[in-house]
Amino acid sequence: MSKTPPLKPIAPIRSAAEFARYVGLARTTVSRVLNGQPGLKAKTIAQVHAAMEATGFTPNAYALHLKGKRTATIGICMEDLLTPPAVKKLAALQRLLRARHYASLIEVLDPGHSRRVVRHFLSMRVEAIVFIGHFIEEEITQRIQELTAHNLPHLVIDQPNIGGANTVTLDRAAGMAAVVEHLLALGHTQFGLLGMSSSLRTVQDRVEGVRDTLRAHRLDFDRSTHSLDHLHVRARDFDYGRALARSFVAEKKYPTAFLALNDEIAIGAIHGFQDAGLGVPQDVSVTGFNNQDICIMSTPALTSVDQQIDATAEAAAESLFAQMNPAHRRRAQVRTIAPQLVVRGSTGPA
Amino acid sequence: MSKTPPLKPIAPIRSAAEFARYVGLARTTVSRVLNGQPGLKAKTIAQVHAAMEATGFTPNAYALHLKGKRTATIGICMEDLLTPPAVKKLAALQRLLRARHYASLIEVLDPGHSRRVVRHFLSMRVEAIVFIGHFIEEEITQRIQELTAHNLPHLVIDQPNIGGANTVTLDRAAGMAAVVEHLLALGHTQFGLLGMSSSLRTVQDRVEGVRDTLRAHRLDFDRSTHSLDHLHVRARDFDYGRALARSFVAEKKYPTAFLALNDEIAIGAIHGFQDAGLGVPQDVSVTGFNNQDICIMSTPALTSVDQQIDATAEAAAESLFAQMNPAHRRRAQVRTIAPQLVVRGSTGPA
DNA sequence: CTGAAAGCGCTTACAG
DNA sequence: CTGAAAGCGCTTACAG
Repeated sequence: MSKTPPLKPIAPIRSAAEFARYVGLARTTVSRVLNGQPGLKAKTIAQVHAAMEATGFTPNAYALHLKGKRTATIGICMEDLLTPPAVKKLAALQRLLRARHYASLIEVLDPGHSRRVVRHFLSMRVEAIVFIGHFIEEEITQRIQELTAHNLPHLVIDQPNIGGANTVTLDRAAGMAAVVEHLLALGHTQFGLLGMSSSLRTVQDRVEGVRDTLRAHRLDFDRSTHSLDHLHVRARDFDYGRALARSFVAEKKYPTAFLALNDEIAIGAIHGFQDAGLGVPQDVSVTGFNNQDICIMSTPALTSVDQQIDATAEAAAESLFAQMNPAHRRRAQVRTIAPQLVVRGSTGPA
Repeated sequence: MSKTPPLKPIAPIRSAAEFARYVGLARTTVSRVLNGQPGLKAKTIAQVHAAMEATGFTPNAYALHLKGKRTATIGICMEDLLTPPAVKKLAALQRLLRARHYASLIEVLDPGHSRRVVRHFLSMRVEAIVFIGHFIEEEITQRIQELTAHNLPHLVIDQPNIGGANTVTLDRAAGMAAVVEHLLALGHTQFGLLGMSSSLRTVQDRVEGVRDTLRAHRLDFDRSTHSLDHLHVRARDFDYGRALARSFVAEKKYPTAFLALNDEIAIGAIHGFQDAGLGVPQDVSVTGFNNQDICIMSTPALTSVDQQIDATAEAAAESLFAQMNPAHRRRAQVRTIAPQLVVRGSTGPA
């Protein structure tokens, strides 16, 4: 029906043989052009490139890699894609990998399915596997053992103490130490802990940071800290923080400083205290963790601990590149990132 | 040196031939077990599975797909991984794809490099390509033409009016119409527009929504709306909103209601007005767009427009599955998602 | 169940 | 520059 002949072939060219026939050259010659090999006439090269433009022919990566070309693919296993700091790490790392021409195969791991995810990565012959987030410790430990047995580079970001694993982790204890030092300097001696009663290692590390800092100042952890976490169910963090704050205010006596597990809980707590008529930081100080964008959006702005995500991603990329360099294979490396306290309006004198 | 022999072979098994030798069966038999074909003894099947567990052997996906097995991979091209609503759409879509056993190959597109990204997807023989975010219109239009020529399913999420493209887009005009209706009902007649002077289509659509709604109420757009966008450079949205609010307050007369491009600008504006001693919503009302989690964190909480991300992802997945079903191939489909106004404390009577 | 063979789409010597 | 050949790791008839 159409009277204008299509400029491009209707059926796309699917193989190098077909493509070579289209260009009018030998398969071998086309292949040499595609791979930038020397000793070819400029005219031949131009001819092939023009034909690629015209037809949109793309060599089949599956055939290429079967022939031995590297896949240049990194498998990245995420706990989820809904936790902003984790996604930021993913974004930063992916940028660095992309700059080195690595593609990223990203999968979200449903708990208990690490085996399936890793098998998929292995079948795709990825050159390394990265885990970002918190996973079941046993599960991940076993996966790492398998990867080590396969001699496949790996990296665990944000989950400390996986035996035998290469890890990059924020020094959460140091982050909490900075928070406590800051509050002690402001004259606070009684601390409310918001959402810190989890048995997760990343939470326990932080509690230890609090404990050690208090001890260094000759303060007893049990007498100086208070938690009402058991009174509420943690559903949405903001609501949890708000409810915890209200419960503290309902007590006869409550601490003057509150350390939250994360920024969302902290901002919820600020709202909870303000609802009850308390001033932040006049009556109580509140601190968060992660230093997300939301910290500047609350009133007052939230004092928080920055995760140094760029530094984390750079350490991660460096570890991966080192592991993928065959000359550099060594034993498991544990890298620690130093967090940074960012003081804002939510903390003040006791 | 080591006295305990390793339980697993030190060199991982890399090919089915090697694996078959290890199990002590013919390659053909192993292949049939792996592909769940009938007519095999239970003992043989168990033997092969045990050996897979023991060795961690994974068939090479590149060989499988060369033999004709589907790649079951979808290419997803993101504008970036730093815009929360875009990442939420990615997360929701990826969940739906994963439920259907599709893997996602995610790439971030640096402006001007769409050709490279699409070529990579094509070489990986993805079964469909999805674009999420805002891209250069000409560039994306051309890519879509190429994909259509290749008969490859595609979908553009969030970028309307790409000729010939299958799209799923939020009805941004309807979102703004709902905002304006809400404010008109509260008695507002003068509106400040915050960050809406962009020439991007997604912004223009929204301005049109405002214009049409005002017209329906016999109000003139130019006399009823005001913008000071030109006074400031848009760097960080929160700061931009705050600066815009301050500039409005500095004028002799300013509107009673402010419509922001997004939640960050809106919350910045709330801070700006409060800095100047104005009450929100007593003196001025402020609205956002996107209904992000931050909306409940500001004081007052922010009235905003919800993007209905789950509905968007479902429409997207449905479109992709329909396109990938060979029986259902049709002409380009444009799907529209209806947004929903969420009223909170930042808007009140004029 | 086995074993030899063909073939998926490529690349890479090799002889012309 | 060409053309025939081997081979990457698989699957799938096919004859035993």
